Amino acid sequence: MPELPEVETIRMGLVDHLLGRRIESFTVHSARAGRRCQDPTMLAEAFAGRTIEEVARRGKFLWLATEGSPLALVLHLGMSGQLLFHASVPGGLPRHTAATLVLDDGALLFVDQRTFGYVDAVPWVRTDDGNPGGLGTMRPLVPATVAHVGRDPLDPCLDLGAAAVRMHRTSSAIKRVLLDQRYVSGIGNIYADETLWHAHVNPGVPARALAARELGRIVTTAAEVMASAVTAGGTSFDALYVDTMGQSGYFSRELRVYGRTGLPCGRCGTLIERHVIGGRSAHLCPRCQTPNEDERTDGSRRGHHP
DNA sequence: CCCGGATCCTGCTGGC
DNA sequence: TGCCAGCAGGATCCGG
Repeated sequence: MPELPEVETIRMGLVDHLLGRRIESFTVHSARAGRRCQDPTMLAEAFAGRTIEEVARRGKFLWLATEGSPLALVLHLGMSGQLLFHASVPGGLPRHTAATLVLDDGALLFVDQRTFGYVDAVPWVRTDDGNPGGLGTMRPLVPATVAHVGRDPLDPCLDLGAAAVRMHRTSSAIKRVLLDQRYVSGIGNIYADETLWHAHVNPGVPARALAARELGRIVTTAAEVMASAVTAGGTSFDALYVDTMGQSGYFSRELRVYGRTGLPCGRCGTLIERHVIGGRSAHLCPRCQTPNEDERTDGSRRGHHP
């Protein structure tokens, strides 16, 4: 469920609550939450007694760096993961609590209804470019299991031109390519649809049919949409996405196509349609996002004005 | 390697 | 009212 703006909102909350704190204990309650780890019993021992030095992120992948540990504590929230801060360990753990991080001052609960999220202890590898591994870290290191993930649109070290050229070499629909975390990370189903509406691009168009320059502009549009969503605290449809203090975000008010099937497009009034691309819903305005540019009737030109 | 589809879960909604 | 199909903010794995 959470995409980059939601994960970044959560990361900033973690910076407030976790930085400089000492980990008293780390307990993984559900075997499924620790399934990616070679030795899940190690999870409990790897971080106990260590001080949290960094809370970092690349796309939707979060990690903690702790003093003296050769391992990163990697967290992925999957479709429904929440990280909830409590002043102390609650007496009865909430339903679907998958892991508990007890600190010298407070506790962090990982709650995950649909169980696609996970925690893992992962060795570091150096970044290809020698730049910091992601947002929130100064080290040229990234957890090994995150190395295949591309930099995200809010990362100043993203090589936009190189990403665009790589995207141009694929025949998949542009929406699928935006959801593929290897090119540019952090974009999920909501922000893919919103980005393509803002950019006047049909989600079904093959990426190779778009010039690298235009693909670059689409990624820049994604950065603008997601930066705006971070300002709003992310998108909440219900209680499933909340920040570390249990608060909802307000970007759902700004959504132009996602979840708006049958409602008028805010630009031209044409009714929003829902298609299926790559097995996921794709919401679009059939007039503003005509597949063939020559058929466009609203006189608009492609560009970004989120 | 590239690509598309299946798969892992729980819970809610809407139609019959 | 009950039941069941369909759908949901994601990533990975497997066959062709």
